[in-house]
Amino acid sequence: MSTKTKTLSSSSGEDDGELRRGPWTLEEDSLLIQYIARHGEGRWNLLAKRSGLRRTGKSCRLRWLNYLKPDVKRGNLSPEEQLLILDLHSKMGNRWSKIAQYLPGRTDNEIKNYWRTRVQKQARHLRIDTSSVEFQNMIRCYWMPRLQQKIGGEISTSSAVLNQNHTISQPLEQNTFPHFTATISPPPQIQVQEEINMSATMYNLDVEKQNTKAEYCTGPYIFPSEPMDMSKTVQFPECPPLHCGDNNGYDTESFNLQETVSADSAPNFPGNSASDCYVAETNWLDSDFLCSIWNTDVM
DNA sequence: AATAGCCCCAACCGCCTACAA
DNA sequence: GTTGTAGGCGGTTGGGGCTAT
Repeated sequence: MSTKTKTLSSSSGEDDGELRRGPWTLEEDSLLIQYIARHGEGRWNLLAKRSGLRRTGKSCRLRWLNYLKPDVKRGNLSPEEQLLILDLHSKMGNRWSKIAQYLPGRTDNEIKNYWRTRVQKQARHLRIDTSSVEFQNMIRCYWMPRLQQKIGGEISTSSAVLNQNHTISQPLEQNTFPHFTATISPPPQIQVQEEINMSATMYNLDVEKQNTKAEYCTGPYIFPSEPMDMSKTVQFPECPPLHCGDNNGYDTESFNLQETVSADSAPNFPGNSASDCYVAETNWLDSDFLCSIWNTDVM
């Protein structure tokens, strides 16, 4: 954010003694860092008064936790982190701070922004509610497997996927993510069966490198009650061979359904039943969708 | 090259809860 | 019970950067 830090005082001016707002300057950052180095975190209102910063304690706290704290990680979320967010959100909901505890170096604000700008955007395009079963199933059935695939480094081309029986069996990457197995039949229907078993170690992301908080990823599996059994069958309508542009950045759209899913068809989105993701007769999918699923990167 | 529109994200606000004094 | 503080969350804003035209 350093590129964005410029002096911007409150509308009432710089020297009138009122609290400052807007982007933090390097000088303010330095002041805050020095103060915390001497006195430690906490007592934010006191800190705000004594440090010489004309900021609210809340603003100081946010600036420290979201940006200045040494273990804050910058940059794009990795596929592993994205997958973890999707999975944790499916269990925890909008408990951003709780989710952030399992992503060392990531802040609740960052995760919330990710969710709102990336995930909710997909829901808007689909015209469905992110809390709906339909959307949750889409996450589980398509988005997460795609991330899984990315993590495994076994991204198939659309032609390879669509023109032959293809079984994808992802070996677990040493310590990380759920086992995923997809069996894909050729058109007219593509069948995906996945079995995701959350291993006891799946959340141990970069523990050695990142773990600066005792609660980060060091304890037992956070949802010990049951392994996640998400066996399901997904059936797609026919998808003809397609020419799909490469789309390899994390930040690209995953499901370009904006123009392919009408409001009328939205209610028929897969997973109307909570127990499966079955869709056979509706036409909510089209070539663009499958193209995006199988041939482009997820985010 | 210029412009408009969109996207992303840091930062903010308001409200809430928890907790200690 | 009241008050003050810290922290969490949802929603929003504003500006820089990117992209399409």
